[in-house]
Amino acid sequence: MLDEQKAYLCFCTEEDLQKERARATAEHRQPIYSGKCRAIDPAEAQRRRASSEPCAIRLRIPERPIRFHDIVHGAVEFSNEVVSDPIILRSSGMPVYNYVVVIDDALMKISHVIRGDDHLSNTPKQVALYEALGWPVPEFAHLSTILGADRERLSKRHGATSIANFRDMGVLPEALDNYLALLGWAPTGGTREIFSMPELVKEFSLQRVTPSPAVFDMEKLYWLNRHYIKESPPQRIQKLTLPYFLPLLGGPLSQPQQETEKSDSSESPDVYKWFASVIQLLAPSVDRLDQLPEKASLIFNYDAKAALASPDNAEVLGWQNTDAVLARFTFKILEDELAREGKLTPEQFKKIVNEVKAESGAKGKELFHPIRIVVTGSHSGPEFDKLKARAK
RNA sequence: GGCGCUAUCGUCUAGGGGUUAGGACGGAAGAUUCUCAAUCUUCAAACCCGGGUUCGAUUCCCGGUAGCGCUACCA
Repeated sequence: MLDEQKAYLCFCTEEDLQKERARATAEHRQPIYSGKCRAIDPAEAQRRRASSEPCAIRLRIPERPIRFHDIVHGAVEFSNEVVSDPIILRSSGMPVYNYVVVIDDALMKISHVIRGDDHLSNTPKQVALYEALGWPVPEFAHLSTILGADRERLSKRHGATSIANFRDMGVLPEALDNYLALLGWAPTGGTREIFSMPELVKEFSLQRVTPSPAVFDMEKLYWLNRHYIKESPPQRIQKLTLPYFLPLLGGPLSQPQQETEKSDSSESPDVYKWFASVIQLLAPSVDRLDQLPEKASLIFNYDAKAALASPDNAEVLGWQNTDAVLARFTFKILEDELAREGKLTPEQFKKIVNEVKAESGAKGKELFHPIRIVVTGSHSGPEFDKLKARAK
């Protein structure tokens, strides 16, 4: 490129350039390189280099607008007035990253360069390099920036930003894929939202990607995640969930108060089956898999005193019928044969509840909230039928 | 400062010279199940501003404003 005058040696020092830039800014001009060394006679330049005067190599940006095509943005044009002659080889002899990638991409015959639109502004320099080298310019697609809820560029302080973060939170890959596809893209018609990977491969097109920046919406991601959790075979969810429970083993589970479960599990030939049923029961109600241990706490950790003292439950406990309901309920449970032997069946439980209902006159929330508090420690949760009956 | 990109409900978006401006998330209300969740139904919610062009602009053009980005012998 030096021989063809497509590049030239630049002897400007760092200070020169800095001063130049400062002046340009002060005078409200575009702070680009003046092109001072462009005019140096090539033979003269070679002599100076031979005499070991430090120099860098600059690409000569042509004296005409630089145009290129972008799949997302359409025709893009930059005036050469605003594009500096970029240094491609530093005085240290080290090439500059931004131009090395061009060589690399060209050598690998990259057909499409798809990247964030923060690269849009240096694209003209790269295009100029392709042209100087006489290589075909690839297709570009500059995707819009993803912003946080505060409309600032997504960063660590917005929470999860890497794929690994999302995986660790228990966001299924297909949910993330689906969500990301929907950020900045919509199918023709714009009404379909659920897309599997194969469907995306078929439907997705860069041409339909919006150029405008998009705010990342966790809630919508969770919606998709809930969808895919429900769609998944239970075994898969169980397997994926297991790691979230591991830190808990040796914790609450081994506490003395967990006697029931402990003996239960050691007696049972397959603890796993029991665990699986718990997961299957709770999985449909979480946004992410890492929330499952907390959801499961009503089964693993039960503390009646804490439940009665909890502010969350205070309102329910203050209701008019609550005392009547609880008095009858506890009485009946304590009297019940099956319950005493720890063999309470859903049918029997239901029968007891119905009796309480009839005797206390309470129904709906008034009936079930108090009972739930006593039984599970919380006034809401999965259906009783599906809960393993617990006698106390 | 210069240059660039962008601009439809709170959010993601469809649409496009004349539309009741469509869908989804979230929100609200209702139905329903023993509660919550789920589900179903309903509702509220938007074309940034100003000029043009036009019989008619949310749509096309220009300007403004705002947000973001790029302005290195960084990667």
